[in-house]
Amino acid sequence: MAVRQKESAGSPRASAGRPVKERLLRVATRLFARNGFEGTSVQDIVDAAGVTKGAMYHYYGSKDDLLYEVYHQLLTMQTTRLNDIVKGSGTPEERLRAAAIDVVVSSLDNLDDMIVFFRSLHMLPEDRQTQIRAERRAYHDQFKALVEEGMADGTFSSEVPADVVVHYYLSAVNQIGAWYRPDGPLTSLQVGEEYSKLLLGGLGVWPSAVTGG
Amino acid sequence: MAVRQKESAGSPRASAGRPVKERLLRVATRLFARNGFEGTSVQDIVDAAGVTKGAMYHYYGSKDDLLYEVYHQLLTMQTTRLNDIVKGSGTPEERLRAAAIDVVVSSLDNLDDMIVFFRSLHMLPEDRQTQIRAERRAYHDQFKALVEEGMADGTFSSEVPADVVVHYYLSAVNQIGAWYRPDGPLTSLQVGEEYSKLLLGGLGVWPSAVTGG
DNA sequence: ACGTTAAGACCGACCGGACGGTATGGGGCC
DNA sequence: GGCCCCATACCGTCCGGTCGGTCTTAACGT
Repeated sequence: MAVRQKESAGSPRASAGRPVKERLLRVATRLFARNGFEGTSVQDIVDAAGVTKGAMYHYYGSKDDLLYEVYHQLLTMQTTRLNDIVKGSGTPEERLRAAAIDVVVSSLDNLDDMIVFFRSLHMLPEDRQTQIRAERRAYHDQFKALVEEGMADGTFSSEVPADVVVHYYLSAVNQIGAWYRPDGPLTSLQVGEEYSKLLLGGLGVWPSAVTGG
Repeated sequence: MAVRQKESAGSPRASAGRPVKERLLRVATRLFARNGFEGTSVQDIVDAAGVTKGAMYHYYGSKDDLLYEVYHQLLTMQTTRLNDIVKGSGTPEERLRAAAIDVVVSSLDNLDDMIVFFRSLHMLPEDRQTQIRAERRAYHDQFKALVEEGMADGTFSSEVPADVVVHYYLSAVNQIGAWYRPDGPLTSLQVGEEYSKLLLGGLGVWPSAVTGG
């Protein structure tokens, strides 16, 4: 049996094709990123998705739910990826470099989500903010563990506390949506590599080669 | 009707001693930082300031004006300070370090303004956003010039483009309000010093001493 | 094969209220 | 009496959310 395969003729949208629920989240994310959470009305979202409010409230309990979903998906994805890297093989330096690059790349590949994340988190109800922050903190701690490992075995300088280092680096990554343009000269991987060099440099580690211009 | 009889002593209203206009901006900034621009109503602001809407719309043309004022004051202040440092004496390394520390300290000393800045800029009308971004860009360019100067004379590594370095550092600073707590263990100066070490390290420069933990 | 029922998917008119902003007026000070 | 400074009352709009209803599809009984 075919699972739901209809194509309404009355839909003026070409964006169709995907299931409505997924489409709603996608367009909502884009609109939130462009106009902000409060600058986007539910009507805007459903118009862009080619449906009506009835459809949206059929799939999501509230506008907040939509926002929460953005966070949840992004965090789950990034945490999973970091986990794989941390638990993988290689020296602390190799793993930290991989993690540093990965967080940049995965952030740039989901730029809209990132922009929404760090601009509209405060619009969620308190309890959900707390939950998100807890997940975020877990991410931070994983990263920190990696840094501390390298400090313990002498690979990294302990000049600056690991906590500060991680805050510093993740802050830089979080704000990346404020200046990076996908159509600019740098690929997401290139940015990841540059950023990871800056992080490792800050920890006293430089690639075997060059140091001077 | 029993109209409130005002306090004697010549002062305009009770509550706080400062003039109403300044008080409005101050409480608005705090509320914006706590609850977001969109999460703060004009009524909230005037209640907190102990006046009514009439007073607010007497001094400010709109709610947007209040937000703009926050940005303008912060940017003007920081630009002035950076200017003094850039044009001052000392090696590029000394001046960059001073600038790196100063931007952290002046940001932490105006934490609420910073939080509002990077969370609610997008709520301003397009033309004002453009203007603010231009001022911000000027700040960025000043900082970049300092980095390039050091790269040119070989003090700093040219491994990573100056533009990326500056985006990286200023992003980290901009997000500082997301984790720093004034009542925590670190003073703003200490954070500035740690951050500047990480920046300089990323540029291949370390204090004469240590590198290993 | 056919009718009946149930449930999911979605529509769209509508509501209560909050919000930014304004019009008007009164009181203190020169 | 004229001029700031500010209070009070009020307005139009917009927005998140609701609710009854319709259409389609699947399941079941006969």
